[in-house]
Amino acid sequence: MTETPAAPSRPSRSEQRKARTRGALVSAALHLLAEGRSNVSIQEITEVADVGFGSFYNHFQSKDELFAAAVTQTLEAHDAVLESVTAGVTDPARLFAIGLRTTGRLQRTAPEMVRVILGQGTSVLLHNRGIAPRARSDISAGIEDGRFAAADPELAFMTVGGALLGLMQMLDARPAVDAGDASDALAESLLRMLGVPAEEAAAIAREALPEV
Amino acid sequence: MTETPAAPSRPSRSEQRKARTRGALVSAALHLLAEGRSNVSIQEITEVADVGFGSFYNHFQSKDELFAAAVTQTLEAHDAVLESVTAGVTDPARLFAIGLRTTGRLQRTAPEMVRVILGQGTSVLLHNRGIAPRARSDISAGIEDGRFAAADPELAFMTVGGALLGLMQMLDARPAVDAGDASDALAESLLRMLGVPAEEAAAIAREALPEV
DNA sequence: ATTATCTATAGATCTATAGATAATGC
DNA sequence: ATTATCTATAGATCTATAGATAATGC
Repeated sequence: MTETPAAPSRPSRSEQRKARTRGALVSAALHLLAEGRSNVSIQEITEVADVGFGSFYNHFQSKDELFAAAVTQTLEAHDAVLESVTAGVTDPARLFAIGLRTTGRLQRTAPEMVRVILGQGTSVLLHNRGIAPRARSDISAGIEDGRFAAADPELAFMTVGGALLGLMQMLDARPAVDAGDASDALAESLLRMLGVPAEEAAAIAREALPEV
Repeated sequence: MTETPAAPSRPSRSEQRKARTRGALVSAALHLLAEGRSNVSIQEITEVADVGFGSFYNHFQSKDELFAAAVTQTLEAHDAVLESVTAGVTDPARLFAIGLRTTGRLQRTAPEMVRVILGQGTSVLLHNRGIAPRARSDISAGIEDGRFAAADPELAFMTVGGALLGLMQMLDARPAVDAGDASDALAESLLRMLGVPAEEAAAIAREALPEV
């Protein structure tokens, strides 16, 4: 058997250049999406990206394809944050609380990222990347082992996810609100709604959070 | 003082014709919005509306203006439904439960209307028409008179509103789910989250609903 | 020599308006 | 006579590509 050569340990200069151009396009798309400007021309995108117009077609076949890539990248970045911040945690209630409290705080530390998510509306809850699959499995696990009392895991997940989006929308609209306090308060309320005893919910929602 | 003539009891034929054309444009915009096709050309809109291209500019200056009118009309229609269905009710917990349970069921009776709302994402919660101001004032009133225990009315409203949007998104994605059961279950959960005693929440979430 | 980016442009599409046509008011 | 709609089109904008330029690989 002829082995295909192992992937080079370092990408070639050429590959780096290509990745840089692609990254500039995705980054421009993110800026524009965060401003709610999804009706923009390809020409404007390449101008914002500071990249030649024709380069667009080296990487994407259409605007929709670029925007979809930008959204997916955002959701994957969010997923990576949640993964790092819940590393080693096994209690479903804590997994849920940490994820929600961290995500709420993201509105202050990474507002552009949150605006991209908010721009997608509740349909992000159906996406197979980011917030959705993680929260869904945490809640399902909590129900299965009796930690949560909800009857329908999917209903619990979609409504709790919607509540989180509502929190982020509020924080985005109200810069003066303390994002930590609001996120912790919501975590406590939702834990109780999911059947965690009141005192325990209050305690879990105030535990120290890992750094992002 | 010269009185301006009273508004005619019946709109003239000419006014009716104008309203019909405008209505056809708004209706076309609603169909397209419900399909998520907001990037459509004015030409396609007038074709769907079955109206001459130039007529568009008799009523709207731009696509954005038409789409904004379509969204506002949808939110006002929703508001009218809620108003009729809560007529005579004064208890904030019941106002809230009836509004939420009716809105959830709307996904089955008026799916296009719900898709227009879902397409706006959580930003509908900031709109000054429809779902938002009514739910906000119901929740605030419930907190003020001690029926609800939430600390921050705005946080309670935005997260409960987000949960409702999550419910509608789930119902839209899952045609087999019983919309009544899911809506009632969510109403009960959220009433408990807002501080209504468990047994009372369960009872209120199962009371007979007025016809829409 | 190869690969990616950039510039320039043809052709398609879209917007906004002008002028013609049809309906309504009186 | 007035008002709204419809048709036709000029001009602007946008997309997709071809060919030139620049960077990288060997």
